Amino acid sequence: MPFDIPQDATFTALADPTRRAILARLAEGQATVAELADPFQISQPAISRHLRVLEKAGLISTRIDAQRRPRQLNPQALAQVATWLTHLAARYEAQYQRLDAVLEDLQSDPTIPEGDMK
Amino acid sequence: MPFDIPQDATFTALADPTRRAILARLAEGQATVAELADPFQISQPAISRHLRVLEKAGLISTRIDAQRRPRQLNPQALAQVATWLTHLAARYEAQYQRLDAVLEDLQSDPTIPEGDMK
DNA sequence: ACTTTATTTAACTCTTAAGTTATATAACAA
DNA sequence: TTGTTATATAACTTAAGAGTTAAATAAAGT
Repeated sequence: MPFDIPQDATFTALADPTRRAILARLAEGQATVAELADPFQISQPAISRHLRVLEKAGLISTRIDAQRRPRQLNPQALAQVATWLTHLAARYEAQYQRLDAVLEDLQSDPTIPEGDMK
Repeated sequence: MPFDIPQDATFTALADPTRRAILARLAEGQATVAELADPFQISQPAISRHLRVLEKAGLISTRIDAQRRPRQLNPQALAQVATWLTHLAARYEAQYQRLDAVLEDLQSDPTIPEGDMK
């Protein structure tokens, strides 16, 4: 079962909260740069740059409508990332089922509760 | 159908290729800091910092085994991110099915092929 | 007690990335 | 052609983050 490992640029693109908000907006339907910039306090040029990052990452694509450049989501790119993450989790689960892994666990102390490590 | 929006820290953690490689390694089973540092050229303290980032993001957790601090994957955190991405893609698909969205598409020019935009 | 092993923390450097404003480009409208 | 709308690019500033080495902490081994 081979699956694609997402590009570095894709994860980089997802790391910014403004860009994630843009993706969430585009999930509701295509939108122009002005429409995308509207909900944010940052300048329009800043949004344009975010869009460039998202497009290079393959997460969105651009159409031409006169002077407008409406953007739309590329759902396959999102799905590809989701698949990679899911496979990692599944791989972990598979290992965790193994008897020797369980025994290894019993040998040592329990997990440190969150926040107990300084 | 409510679903959790992953923390900003989680996406930030996933943005670094070394940290993703660490996650991939941990999907094969728990590992100590030294073991995790081994495949990389960077220093062990750098790995420790990556691990701190991953733990704050909820992606891994730490056990105590004498002087060792074996790390293990938190598959739920990965699954949560996957779910968020999948929901975005699904939401897009749902919008895309709508008739008016399709008509809107027909009104304007086709998508710019990748690489044609400077 | 002293040494070794495992890991973390601190202090620092350097690069990258996100924001800004000002200017350029491009299509349309009068 | 001149102006207006929509978006992109350039030049610049600032802050965050990833790396380094050196020193601190902590548990075991001798």
